[in-house]
Order: sequence, then C-alpha cells, then structure tokens
Amino acid sequence: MPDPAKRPHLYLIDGSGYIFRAYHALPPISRGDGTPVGAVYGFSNMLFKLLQDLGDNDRPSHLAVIFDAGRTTFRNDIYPEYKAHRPPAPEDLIPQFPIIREAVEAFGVEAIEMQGYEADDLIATYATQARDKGWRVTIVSSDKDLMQLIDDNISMFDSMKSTRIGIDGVADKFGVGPDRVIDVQALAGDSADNVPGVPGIGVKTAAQLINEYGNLETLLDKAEEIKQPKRRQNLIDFAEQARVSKQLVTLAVDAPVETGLDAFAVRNPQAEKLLSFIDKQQFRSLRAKVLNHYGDTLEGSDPVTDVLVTPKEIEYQCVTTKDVLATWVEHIKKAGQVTIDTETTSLDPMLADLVGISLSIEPGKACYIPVGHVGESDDLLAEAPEQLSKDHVIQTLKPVLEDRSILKIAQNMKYDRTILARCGINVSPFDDTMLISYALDAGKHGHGMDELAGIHLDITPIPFKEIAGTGKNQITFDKVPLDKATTYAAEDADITGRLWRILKPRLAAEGATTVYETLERPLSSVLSAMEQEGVKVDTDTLRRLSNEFATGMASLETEIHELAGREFNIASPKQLGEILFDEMGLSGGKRSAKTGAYTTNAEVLEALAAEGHTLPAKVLEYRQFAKLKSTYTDALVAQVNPTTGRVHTSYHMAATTTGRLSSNDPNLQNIPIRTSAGRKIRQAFIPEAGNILLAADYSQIELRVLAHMADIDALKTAFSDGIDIHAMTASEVFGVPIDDMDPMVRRQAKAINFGIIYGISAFGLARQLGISRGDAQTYINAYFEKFPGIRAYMDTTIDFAKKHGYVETLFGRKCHIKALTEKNPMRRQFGERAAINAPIQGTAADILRRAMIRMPKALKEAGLEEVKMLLQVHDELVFELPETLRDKAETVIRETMEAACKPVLDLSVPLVVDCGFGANWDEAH
DNA sequence: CCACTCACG
DNA sequence: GACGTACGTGAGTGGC
Repeated sequence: MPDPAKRPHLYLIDGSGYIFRAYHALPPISRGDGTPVGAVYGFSNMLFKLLQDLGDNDRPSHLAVIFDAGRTTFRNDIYPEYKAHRPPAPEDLIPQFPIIREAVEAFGVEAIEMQGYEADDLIATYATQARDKGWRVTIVSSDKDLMQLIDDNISMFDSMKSTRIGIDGVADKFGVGPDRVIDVQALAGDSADNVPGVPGIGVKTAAQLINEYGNLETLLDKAEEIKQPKRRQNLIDFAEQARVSKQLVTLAVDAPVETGLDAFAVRNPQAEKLLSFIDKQQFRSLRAKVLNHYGDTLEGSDPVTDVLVTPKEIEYQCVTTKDVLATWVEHIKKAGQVTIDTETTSLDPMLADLVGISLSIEPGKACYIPVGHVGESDDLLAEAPEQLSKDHVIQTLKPVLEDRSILKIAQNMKYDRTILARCGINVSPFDDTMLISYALDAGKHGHGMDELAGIHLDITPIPFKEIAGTGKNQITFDKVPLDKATTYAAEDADITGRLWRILKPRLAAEGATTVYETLERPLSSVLSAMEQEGVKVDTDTLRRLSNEFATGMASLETEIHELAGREFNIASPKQLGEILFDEMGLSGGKRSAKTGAYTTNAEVLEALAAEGHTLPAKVLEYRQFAKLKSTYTDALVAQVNPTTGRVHTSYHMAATTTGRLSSNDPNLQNIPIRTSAGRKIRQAFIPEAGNILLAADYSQIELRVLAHMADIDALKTAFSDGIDIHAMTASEVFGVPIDDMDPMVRRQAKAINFGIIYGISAFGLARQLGISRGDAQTYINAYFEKFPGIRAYMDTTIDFAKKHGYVETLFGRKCHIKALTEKNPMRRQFGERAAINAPIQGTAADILRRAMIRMPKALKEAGLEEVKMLLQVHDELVFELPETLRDKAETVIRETMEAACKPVLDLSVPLVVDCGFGANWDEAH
C-alpha cells in the first residue's frame, strides 16, 4: 500500500450528469453563429470549477470524464423496457454533446465512453480497478445509482453542493450500507430508469426488509414468512422481477475498457487548444478565469522563462488620441487581462490627483495615458501638453476596469483602487503582485515593485528621483514632461505584468493560493474602503493639548537645565548621556554597542529616578510631553484631510513577517492608551454628531491561539470556563490560590505568559520584571514543569522552522524566518524566538483578517450599512455608527468576530470579544 | 541615512 | 563558553 498521503487519487466525473445539470441550470445561450452553447458553457465552468476548487488534500492526481455512448446497452438485452420512458434529449442540447467532448479535450482531460455500456458501468469499472491498486477514488456525481460503489476508499462528491458522500451518506439515503444498495433498489425499483422492482415496496420498506433478512435472496426465499398479506404475495409473485431489477441496477465492474488508468494523470491544459476552444465559443469570462487560474503554467504557452518575461524589444507608447485609446481597449478585451498603474500627485491616495494611467497587456509593450499633466513652468495653462481629457479616459476605461471578465493586475492595487474609486470606478476583478509576493515570500524580502523587479527580473526600474528630482526641488508627477513620464509609467505597468507572469503560477505550485485568495486579495478592497472612510479627530482638543504639552515642556526644560548646571538639548540622547554620566557622575552608565554612546532610555532613567535623582525623573516627564506633542497632537492635526475633514491612515498589507497589518501616515495603531496624558489624545478621536464609536477587541487572542496550537488542556479549560488566565498561570507556577490573588503575583504570571508568546528567555523576563536572571529562570522552569506541552510545542516549531526555513499559521500562511540560518548564535536564537512567536501572532492576524473580510457583508445582511468599520489595531476593530444601531451592531460585530475561524478551523478554545462604545475612542474601551 | 527612543498590540 | 536578547510595528529627533 502506498503512502496514504501520497497515493493516487482518481476523480471520475459523471459527464452525462454534468451535462444535464448544466443544461437545466442555465438559460439558453447561443454563440455568434447561432449554435446553442448554454450547456457547453455550464459544463466548461463546472469542469473548470472542479479543477480549481479542490483543496490541497483532495486534489486529483488522475481525472477522467465518463460519458454515455448511446441509448442501448446490455441492460436492454436483459429488459427491453429499461429506460424506455426517457424522453429524448432536448433539441437544443443535441448539437452541444460533441462540443462538450471538445471542451473536455481542451481542458486536457480524458473523455471515456463505450458502446453498450452506460457511463455508470465505466465509472464502476475504473473505480474498482483503481481501488484495487490502492488508490483513492472520488466519483463526481449526484446519481444515487453510483452509491453502491462507495467504500472506505471510494467516495462520491456532489460538485454543485460541494458535499462528499461516504458510507454514512449511503445509509442516510438508502437505510442500508453500500453493499446492500442494489438489493434495496431491486425491491424498490426506479421509475425514472423504468426499473420495475416489486409493487408496493419503496425504499423505506425495502431497507427494512433487507435489514431484517440480510439480503435479497434470503428475503425472496423466506417471503412466506412476511406477515402483511399483500406484501407477502407481491414478493412471491414478483420475485423474478426483483431479480431482473437487481441485474439492471448492478453496475458492471468488468467493462472491457481500453484506456488504462495511467492515461488519466492530471496535466495542465495546452494553452493554444484551451484558449482557442474558449474563444470559438466566445466565453469571455471563462477565458479570464482560466488565465487567472493557470497563469503561464498552461502547457504550450511560453514557459516561465526569460523568453516569456524578457521581451525582445521594448515598446512604450504615449496615448493622446481617442483612436489609439480605443485600440488599447479592444486589445484588452481580447486578451481578457491588463496590467494597470496610476500616476498621481501624491503617495497619499486620499490627497492624490490622477495624472495618468499606464497599461500593459504583454511583456515589453505598455502605454501611458496622460490626463492631468500641466506645464513644466509655473505658467500652467500655456504649457500643458496635449492630452486626452481625464473625463474621456475615465469613461472609456471604466467599462473595462469594471468588466468581470477582464482581470486587472496591479502592484498594490489598494492604492490604485482608492484613486480610481475617487474617479467613480470600482475595479474588479483584480490580482495584486505585491500581495502574491507576500503570500509566497513573507519574511524573505520586501514586496515593493523595485525590490521585486531586482529579485525576479534582474531589472532596476527607473528611480522616481531620476524623473522628479529629490528634496525640496522634487516636482510632482503632473509636471514631469510626457516623454519621461511615459518611459517611467509604462515601465511600471510592464514590470508589474512581467512579475505577475512569474509570481502567479507559484501560488498554486507552492500551496499559497488559499492564503492569497482568502486572506490577502479580499482584504485589499475592505481596507481601501476603511481608508477612504477615515476617522474624525477633534482638532480643537488636539491644539489645546499641544499647547498644554508645550507649556509643560518649557517649564521642565528650565528645571532640567538648572539641575544640570547648563543648557543642553534634552532631546539629544548623546548630550543627555554626557550630562548624566560624565558631568553629574551618576553611576550605571551603559554604552550602546554600536555607537558607544550612553544609553538613556526610559529603563535607565527610571532606575536613576528610583535612586532619588531628580533630573532623570524630569527628563522622563519631558520626554513624555515631547513624544505626545510631536508624534501625536501636532502630527494628527496636520494629517486632517482638508476635503473630508477626517484622518485617513494607510494600511500596509505586506509589511510584516507574520501577516499583521501596519498603519502609516499617520500610524493609528500606536495611539497612546497606557498613561492618562496619552489617553487624552485618544479622547480626540470622535464620531460625527449623532454617532458613537464602538471598539471591539479580542480578549487574549494570542494566548488562546497558543492554547489551541500547543494543545494545553489546562489553558483550554481555563479559557472555556472563563477563568482569569494570568491568575490561573500564577496559581500553577507559584502554587497560590486563584481567589484573592496578590496583584503583584498575577503581574508576574502575566509577564510569563507574554514571555511565552515571545519565545521566552530568562534575561528578557528578568528585565521585564526587574528580578534576577536566576529567579526568572526558576519561574520559567516551574512554568514548563506545569505545562510541558508548551516546551514540546516550542521544540517542534523550531525543528520545523529550521528544516523548512519558515513556519506556518493555522490558516497556512508561511512566515519565512531568515535569522535561523545565522552562524552567530545570538542572531540565530533571535530567529528561534521569532519562529515561536510568528505562528501565534500570525494566526491571530489571520483571524482578524478573516473577521474584517466578512464584516461588510455581515453588516449589510443585517441592514447595518450605516455602520462603518474605521480602524484595525491588531486585536481590535473600531466602528462608527448611529447611536440608534448600537445594540444590533454590537451583536453582529461580536458574532462575526467570534466566528471568524469558521468553518475551516474549529478552534478548541472559544474566542471572546469585548465591545465598548462611547463619544470618543477612549470611552469606547 | 542610521541610531536612538518610544508609542501601540 | 560566549555571544547580549524578550515578538511585531512606525515616527520623530539628533547627528554624522
């Protein structure tokens, strides 16, 4: 028996069943020449969907579609009336049969049929052959006649319902196991197939009788014993008819098939064949889907080599006439895909004005369509170059960019989507090379276009600086001359298209499709909407705070200078260090390894303050004010968008190793909360009048994920029972009762719990708690003694990481850890800790992503369109909503977040979401 | 442009 | 036995 994980898996598709389903599911469609192709279309889509949808575990290694060859089979020799009542195939279906066989061939799949045998017999024959060789078999059909074949290795799959039927499913349907299905059918008959059976007996009664007597022959032999007179008589009178019926329903497992199983090995379709078939039928959306799925892995298309992505010549065109633009649109429609890039006046998509759009369909060919260029001098109107109007270009491209059958490809589509959304275009569908790269290579390198171009294409794109200058002399893109702008912009679209051709096929090949399709791509538009929504800040409050902080800083500055005996720049760690440790002669001055400067961070200053020194304490105060003022109050006021009056952050989807988002310009994921002065800044985040803010955060999500991943019963039970997890840890590690726990002991346990998530070290824990390294080590030892499963989890994770170079989240996201291969033991241990942390932090991040992706639909379905998701802060989502919707919104939000793992992951601990609401973000906590 | 510091989870 | 450390971010400032 081959390795069960790797043994072949044969899929046998009931082609006739597929055809009839396709025919009835779709309205009549004809192609240009009048030939009806509705069923062909439905069939092709179903076949493609099956090839595309199956998860990694269920992927076929072998595949064939089985058809009926004609109306008469060996069963008509046994019973001429078999299937005699079947109406002929509908008139408009008949010409589609041969086209459907072409479709199967075009997809590179074997089509099997044989005169004298039904498709079911061929399926039975192949299924049995494969099973006997130790293969797994899936029969794709909903025909109950095939259920007799089901066993431990053969199952059925209903592709419309996406449900798999095994032995249990048969029992549900027939009331007996698969081995007695034919006995039941022999008794019950089948009016659709004109199988007579025994009168007065249906499936229910048949199952009851077979279960009682064991099988058909025994039942017929003992028919005299049946109590019910009518049933007894029928069983006696129609015994022979039952036997004939059994023959009719019994599938032949010995059909003399000629094609061997090996011929069914799955292979990628040949591009030319498949695309020409699709084009002949005029299936535009299918064309796009097929290209999207196979990328350039299609056999016979240029392989992914230099030939494909390195064009022989470069042809970049500046489009300034309607005719040329129309030609591009035609080419895009024909190709079914286009790479797009927008050029604007700002990196902030909420401030940026559209300047031009570049497009590319194939490597080496791209165009730039200027729409917002102005003159190079200040005399704007006089020197603006000739270009198409923005309005005309938008109206011309809108149908293409919104066409569901045309795939739009971009590098960081979220940016372009926001820009285009502001022009009234809703881009769909799309692929994003930045996100594909992230799904594949998170942690290996960055995912910006220039970096990817260097790595995958060995190209250094024209630096933006080269065309726009640097520093205060830098000009915006609308002032770049058209020739330079065209070279730069068209190159971006060209490179993005070439990157897509390299990266897209890797998704399927490296098992990253699910991460990309379920955690990356759908989030892009959700974030775009959140960014466009923005959040309101109370600028008056921020300005007032800024003044308060400035006043505080000024008086502290005087005091500090007096204490130091001279003036110096308090904000300079270098100068401060010299004052403290050289001039004032305080002890404990540690120099940093890199520059040799004294360390003056909060930890050091706090220690000095604790010794009774005033100056360090004042500096700490000063630093807090300085930080809050420069990073928050002043910066936030400056970030308010003049048009919307709100602050629009930008979420970076591909920044972290672990799958977390990051927020920038401004960063709204590090708004103060830990100190009262800091919380005043949070109070400046407010809703519009009549609205409230609602903050929903996952309670202890990372510890819950850890409890599940490491499978720690004590932790899981504590979470299920709603026990304070830090108190529980304290009770286990320090042997104290949970009730009336000393807050200091709980604090220590909390630090241990966080330490575990970070890949604990005695040094780190000691520093966090201000205890000796020896004591910290004692705590850690005690912890691992109580929770040995954690140690095991950590060891397993590090082993996996070292073997593969990456770790995985519960949702399959790969996080590559570079430092694991370091020779320097310190850096390598750093990698080991990162490897322990990444699956935990990453799984939590995946859960947040799932919740966010589902949130808009969940709100909409509850009639809560007015509830707007504004912010994400790693374990928290912030919403703005009319106060009247508070309770209903809270329910939907909580349910969506708590169920975010489902249905693909059944977490063994509950997820708990705490919701708060209020007139500002601080109150909402 | 890097180092340092510090805000958040 | 010596490395010199908690995990993941972004932003402001000083200083070379």
